[in-house]
Amino acid sequence: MEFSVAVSRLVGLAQESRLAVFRALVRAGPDGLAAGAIARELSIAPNTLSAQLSILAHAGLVDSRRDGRSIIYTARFDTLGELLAFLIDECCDGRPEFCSALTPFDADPPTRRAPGRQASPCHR
Amino acid sequence: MEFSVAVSRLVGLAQESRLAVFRALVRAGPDGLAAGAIARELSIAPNTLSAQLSILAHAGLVDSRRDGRSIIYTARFDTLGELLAFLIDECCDGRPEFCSALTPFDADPPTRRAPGRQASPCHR
DNA sequence: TCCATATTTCAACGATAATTGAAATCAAAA
DNA sequence: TTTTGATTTCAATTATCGTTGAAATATGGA
Repeated sequence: MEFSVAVSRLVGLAQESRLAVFRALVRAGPDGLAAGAIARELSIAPNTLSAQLSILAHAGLVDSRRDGRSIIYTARFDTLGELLAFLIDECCDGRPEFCSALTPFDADPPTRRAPGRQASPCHR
Repeated sequence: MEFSVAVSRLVGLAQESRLAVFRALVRAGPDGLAAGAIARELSIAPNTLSAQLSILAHAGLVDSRRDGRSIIYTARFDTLGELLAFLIDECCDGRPEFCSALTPFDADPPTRRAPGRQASPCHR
């Protein structure tokens, strides 16, 4: 992924309400959520939310489709995955000995609600 | 990881020069780089860089130590790992069917310089 | 058609962030 | 101790960001 694209995706997530919006969309899954539903759930003014959603959309982090009067937003898992891959690359590249620090996926059990994935170091 | 901590870490990385600084530090490994060396390498004014480094440090993304007249900065792999774990949690939680989209670690070979890790879906 | 609902657009405002030049601090060398 | 080099701090400026109220657009129902 291009450096500047990574920056804009990070910018997309680097704000309290936008990260909350994205998280809500991730939790909602492929059905997504209508803009109004998000606004109510997170207590954000509709026009403010619209601006944030537009930033998320331009960052490629969400998609939208119209359904009747509503506009349904969904999280884009593929681009989040690309961003994660970029960040992992940044760390692992040429430095195998530190990759272990990048896989603490079972190090913080309370916040992990899913039956953990096994540690998967970038190199052995 | 706490939500607000995740936001501040993302803010730390969500800026052109800060992401470049962090990347340079990651590549430099545990030896780190002196502030001046970073400034020269990235053509950033020393005082501007100092402000950015201070933001990265407060975000917990870099450490610093004095060595003679220089101040050596190093990337913190542990906190980056925590941030990645947080983002992965956000996506995988309760939605196993989309986790595969989060592990395109061998999907973009040109940008991966290390002998790829195997795909490791959050759930099977 | 007229009305109500859902969302976006626009302009303006206040807040926050990034950059700059000058001065200050700190450590090493002369 | 004076000087040089490395980095930070400070105050000021500019740019960018987030929010708001009002108006505009689009859709579906009466």
